[in-house]
Amino acid sequence: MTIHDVAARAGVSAATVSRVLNGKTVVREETLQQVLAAAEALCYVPNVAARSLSIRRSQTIGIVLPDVHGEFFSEVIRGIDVAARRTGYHILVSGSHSDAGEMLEVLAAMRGRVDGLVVMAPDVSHASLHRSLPSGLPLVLLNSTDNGRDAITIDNYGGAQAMTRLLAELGHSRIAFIKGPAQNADARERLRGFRDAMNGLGLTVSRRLELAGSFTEESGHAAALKILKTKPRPTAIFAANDSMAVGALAALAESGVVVPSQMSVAGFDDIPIARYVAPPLTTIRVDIADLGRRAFGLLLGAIERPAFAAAGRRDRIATTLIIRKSCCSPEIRKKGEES
Amino acid sequence: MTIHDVAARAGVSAATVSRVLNGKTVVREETLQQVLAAAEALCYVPNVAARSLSIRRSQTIGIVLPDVHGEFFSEVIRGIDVAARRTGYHILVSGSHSDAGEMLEVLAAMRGRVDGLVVMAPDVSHASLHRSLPSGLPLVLLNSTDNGRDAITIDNYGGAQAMTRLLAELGHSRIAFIKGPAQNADARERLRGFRDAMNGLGLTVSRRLELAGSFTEESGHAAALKILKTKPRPTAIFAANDSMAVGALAALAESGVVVPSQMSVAGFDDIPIARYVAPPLTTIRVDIADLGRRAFGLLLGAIERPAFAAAGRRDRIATTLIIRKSCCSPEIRKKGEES
DNA sequence: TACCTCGATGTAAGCGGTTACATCGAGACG
DNA sequence: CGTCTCGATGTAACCGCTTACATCGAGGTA
Repeated sequence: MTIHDVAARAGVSAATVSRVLNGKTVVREETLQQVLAAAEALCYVPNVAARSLSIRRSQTIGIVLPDVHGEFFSEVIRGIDVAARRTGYHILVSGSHSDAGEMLEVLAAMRGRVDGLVVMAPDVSHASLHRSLPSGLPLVLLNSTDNGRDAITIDNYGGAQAMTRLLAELGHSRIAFIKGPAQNADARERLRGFRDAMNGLGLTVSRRLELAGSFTEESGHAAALKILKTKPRPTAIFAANDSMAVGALAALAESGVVVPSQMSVAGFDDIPIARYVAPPLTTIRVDIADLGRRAFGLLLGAIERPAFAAAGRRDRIATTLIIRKSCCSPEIRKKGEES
Repeated sequence: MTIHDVAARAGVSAATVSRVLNGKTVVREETLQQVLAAAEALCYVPNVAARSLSIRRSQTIGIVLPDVHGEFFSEVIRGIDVAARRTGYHILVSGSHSDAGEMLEVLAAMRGRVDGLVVMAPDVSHASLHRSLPSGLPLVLLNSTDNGRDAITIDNYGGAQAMTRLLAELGHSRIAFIKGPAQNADARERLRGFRDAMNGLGLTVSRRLELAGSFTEESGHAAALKILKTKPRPTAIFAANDSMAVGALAALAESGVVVPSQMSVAGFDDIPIARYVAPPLTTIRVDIADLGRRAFGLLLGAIERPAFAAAGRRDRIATTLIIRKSCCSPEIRKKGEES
C-alpha cells in the first residue's frame, strides 16, 4: 500500500497524490477529489519513515529522563505530550536509566529519529553531555545548571527560601532539612535556598540537621527517624521533595509524634497526593506539566526557526507556596506537651 | 555525514560499511578495522529513518494510553521501557487523550512509525478499535475485555473477591464500595468481584452502598463523605483503586473519623504511596511494571515470529492481598464508641 | 595452464516518499 | 495565427541504507 497504488487508482502520478495529501501546492478540485477517494478506498496511510527520510524531519521529539520517581516523571511527559500533539509532533520516550553511560547511549540511538531533544540529566556531567550530543540537534535541558544551552529550570532556590521563611515566621528556629541526591541540580538549589534563607534570618544551620535523602519515600522515612533522635529535637522538618515529606510523615505517625502540633513538616513539588496525606502537606507548588509544556515550546522554536535558536535561553518556572495543615507554630506544640 | 562518507574515508564501498556495522556477513579483519576507525573518526551515526525504510522495521513500539492517573501510567511505561531497551527497541508514547476519537487518530499516526502497539483503551469500543487498527500490525491490549486479540489483563475479579472476603472475615457486613468509571473494564471487573464475593458470603449488597467514582482522589473524597451520611453507617469502605482510597482517607480524617477503629478502608493497586499514608493502606497489589514488561514480551513475540502470533493469547497478572493498618474488626469500633 | 570454487567486495536496484524542473494545453495578446 | 504566460501535472532524481547479484582474484585440481 504505497503512494503509487493510490496514484494508479486515481489515474494520476505519485507526485500529484503527494501534493494533494500535503496540500502545499494547488491541485485541480476534480483531481483532488479523485485522489482523496482513492486514498480513502485503499485505507492509505503514508509511510512515515519514507517521508522522514525525504524531508529530513521526523515530526518527533525525544525525551530522555533519568529514573525519576513516579508522579514527577509522568507529569513532565504529560505536559510535553499534550503540547506536542497539538502541533503534530510525536514523542519518543526513554526513562529509567541506571547510569549516565546508559543514558548517553540512548541519546545516540535517538539520532535521526527525532528533530529535537528534551533532556533531563541531573547526573550527567556537562562535558560528556556536550560530547555525545549530536551538535546540530535542537536541545532543551530540564533542571540543569549547565550554561550555553537552552534550558528550563524551576525556581528551586526561591521556593526553598520562601518555605524556610514561612517556617521561621511561624517561630521555628531548629529546622531540619532532608536533602536530595547530591548530584541532582534541583536538590542542590533547594539546599542552597534553605541555607541562604536561614543565614539571612540569622538562624544557625547545623550540618547535623541536614540529613541525606534520595527523593524517595523510604529515604524520607529513615531521615525522619534520625531527626527524632536529635537533641534538642528540631521543631520542623523541611524535605527537599514531597515524596520524602510523605515518608517522614509516615515515620512520625509510627513514632506517635503528632503533626503539626509536635512537629511541622514541609515538602516541595506539590505532587497530586500532597493534599491527601494526613495532615495535608504544606509545600511549594511547581507546575510540572507546565514545565514540560514550556520545554516543548522552547524546543519547537529551535526546530522551526533555527535562526532564532539562540542557545542559552533560559526559562524559569516560578514556584508558589501552598499552605495546608502540616505546619504550625511551635508554641502550640508546647501546649500539647503540657496537657 | 552518511554511510558514503565513511566508505570514502575507509576506502571501501558503502555496502561494506553497512556489512561491518551490521555484522551479519563476513568481512576481512583488516577492512573491518579500517571501517570502524573511519566511523569513529567521523562520529558516524546511522540515519534511522533510512534504515527503517530499507528494512521495513523501525525497532520502535508504540504505547497508547488513555489519560490515566499518575502513578499507574508511569509504572506501565517504565515496565515497557526497561524491557524494550533490553532488546534494542524504542518506545513512542502517547497518553492523555481526552476522547476516543482523538485516540484513534493517534493510532493512525503511529502507522509506519512502529513495529507493534501496546494499547490501553478501556473506553474505546472494540468495533471502532478493530476498524482503525492497521490490520497487519502486531498488537497487545492492556486491560481490555476484548477477545480475539493478544491481551494482558489484571486479575481484578479475583483480587476484589479476596479483599471482600478479608473484610467479611474481620467481621464487616455493611461494606461500602467506591466504583471506578463505568466504561472502564478494570473497574467493572473489580465491582463484579466485590458483588460476587458478597453474594457468595451471604451478605447483602445494597446499591446505595455502591458509590460512583472516577479513579481520582477527589471522587474518593466525595464518596467517603456520602458514605458517612448513610444510616446505618457502614463499617468498611472498599475503594476500586488506591487513589480513591487515599481521597477517602483524607475525607475521614477531616470528619474526625478514626481509621481503622471507626472505619476500615481498603484500596486496590498498591501504588507506591499506599504504604505511606496514615494509616498505611490495606490493598491489593498489582505489579504494574510487570504488566508492562509482559505486554512487551507478548508483543515482541508477535513481531519477531509472526507465525507464532496466535491472536487471542491472554496473559493474566495475579494480584496479592497486602495487609497493612487501615482495616480491622468492627468490634474495636464499638469499643471506641463506648469509651 | 585451463577451469572451478569460494570468500571478500563492489554495483545497483530498491524501500516510499518529496520536489525541482520539464511538459503540456489553454487562454491572452499583438 | 504565432507566441507568450501560466496553472496543472508528469518525470525523475534524491533522501541514506540494505542486500541480491555480479565481479574479481587467489588457491586448488586435473
